[in-house]
Amino acid sequence: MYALLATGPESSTVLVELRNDDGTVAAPAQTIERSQLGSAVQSLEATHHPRWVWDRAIHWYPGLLADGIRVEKCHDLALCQNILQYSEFAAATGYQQNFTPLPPEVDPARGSSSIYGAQAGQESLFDAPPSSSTPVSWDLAAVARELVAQKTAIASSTHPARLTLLLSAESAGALVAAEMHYEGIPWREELHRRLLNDLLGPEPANFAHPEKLEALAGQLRTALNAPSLNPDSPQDLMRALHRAGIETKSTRSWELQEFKHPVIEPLLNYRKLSRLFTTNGWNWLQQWVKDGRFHAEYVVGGVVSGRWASRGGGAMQIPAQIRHAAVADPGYSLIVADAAQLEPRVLAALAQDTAMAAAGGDAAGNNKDLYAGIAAEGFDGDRSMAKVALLGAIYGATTGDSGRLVPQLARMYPRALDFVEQAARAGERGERVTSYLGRSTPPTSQEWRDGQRSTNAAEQRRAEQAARSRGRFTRNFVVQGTAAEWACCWLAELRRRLRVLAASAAVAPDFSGDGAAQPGTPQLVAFLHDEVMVHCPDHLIEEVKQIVHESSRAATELIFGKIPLEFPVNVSVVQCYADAK
DNA sequence: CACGGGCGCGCG
DNA sequence: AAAGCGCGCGCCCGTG
Repeated sequence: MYALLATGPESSTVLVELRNDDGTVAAPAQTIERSQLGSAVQSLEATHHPRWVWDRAIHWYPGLLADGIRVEKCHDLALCQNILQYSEFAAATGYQQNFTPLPPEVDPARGSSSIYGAQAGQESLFDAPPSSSTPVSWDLAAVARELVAQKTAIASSTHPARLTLLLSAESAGALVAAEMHYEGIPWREELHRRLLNDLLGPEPANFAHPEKLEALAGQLRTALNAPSLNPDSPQDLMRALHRAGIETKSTRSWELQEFKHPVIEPLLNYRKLSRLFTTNGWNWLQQWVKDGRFHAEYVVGGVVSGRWASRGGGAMQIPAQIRHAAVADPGYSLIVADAAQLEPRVLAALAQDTAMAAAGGDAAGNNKDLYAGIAAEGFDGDRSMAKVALLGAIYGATTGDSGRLVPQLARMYPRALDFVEQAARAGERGERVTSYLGRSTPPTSQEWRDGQRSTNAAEQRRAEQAARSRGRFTRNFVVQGTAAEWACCWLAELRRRLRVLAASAAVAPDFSGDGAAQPGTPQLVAFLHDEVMVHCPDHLIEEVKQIVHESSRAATELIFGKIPLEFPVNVSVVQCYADAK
């Protein structure tokens, strides 16, 4: 059963239409006042548990979540269109020549684009629910048309089952992302403030710099004999360093570390603290943490490879330094799980390299550290060497330690290395490459293709460089993209099982001090490429750990079927995110 | 003064 | 150990 949701003829109304799985109308479109949308969705969810079909989950779901309503499944037309419009699997279906592009997203949290432009998103996160500023959505006819077009494209594609799985996982991702944003990562503001105070000094007034940062800047000016030095200016800094006899080519930390000079230590210290202050300091706290939660904002499919991106708070780049402030509520724990060596394992599966798969565990399901397994086979047991070599192969390293180790790996695992090599060659020729479930690279730009046809020597050199660069991109794309698919399926399976657990009686016996029943359900609160975090009531820890492992096995089988390779996950149960792993 | 590229560095 | 993939963010600085 599908439930199509679209803006009505008047923007204060919404149309809902029920359709059977074969596309026939089950119940004619019903007009609903926006204010009544929540209860209408809830009752349909209870009676029909339909798959909600909407232009974008991000336009509808945050408002429903704010009303306390969650749905089981959806079809996000925009995310699916984004995949189908490039997928090589659907190249011969006619969809890519004929689809109607959806209007661009308007971020509901930020409201209209004019507000976004005018005040740089300040307090944007906590503005009124999106229903008040919902942008132009497709009308019901357009939603119905696009759904049919997409289903037709999938059915007539070269791999209908894979595309179906990919699009359903992507749509589930849209629900998870909205729910994670709604829930937020538990964040102890007072711990964060204490940390800032210890490292930077008291919170500065207005736009001043913290005193410890100013003190370090003073030390730098003295040590370099440069009274007007602005340490934030790379040019300024470079000149001062050269005057002091430090002949560095850049001002990157790892390069500066090589020099012996009294200015280096305070400079690196300044760098570290300056970054903390500007990126994750008091301003960040004020803007992103509310009522003990960091409301991370995720962009599903925001990366070409299908990985998620994040927006605003740097949700996917939380530095280790401030993870001390992410602490579970009393009576709860953080369950932090990450897939072990996800990309190398994905490569072994893609290339069907049984030798590499065997290095990651045996047929009996005894999983090994894949890097250690490879190291034992050919790198004298040196795990870090094996890791550098394998990542180098996936990234296309040609020089340095990594590049030197790749040939050894190629002798050991010719199938795996050949697989990424083929992807690289295809990319260099300007061809598209595709992940296992069917996400393809966008086509090359006109500019790129023109460059490849150039005749003069200097331009040809540039073109070859551009070709090699695209080769590294496509080489990595097939692995990173398939890894993102695995992670998305894992997440979708995890969500489904957590919903079942939450609905079961197991969660009932949890009462707060005042006697009111607290649902106390485990919540997915963060996702970082190959890692998830669940904020979990203590009495459900064992069940959730089990679910995390089951979901990993389910994801692997959904994508690859039965293969002699597992995707083990490491699970830590901690109070504080900084203690994970 | 707004914008965008470059840089440096955080994450995977 | 330090060059090879994908990102976001904040700052500097040149351009229009």
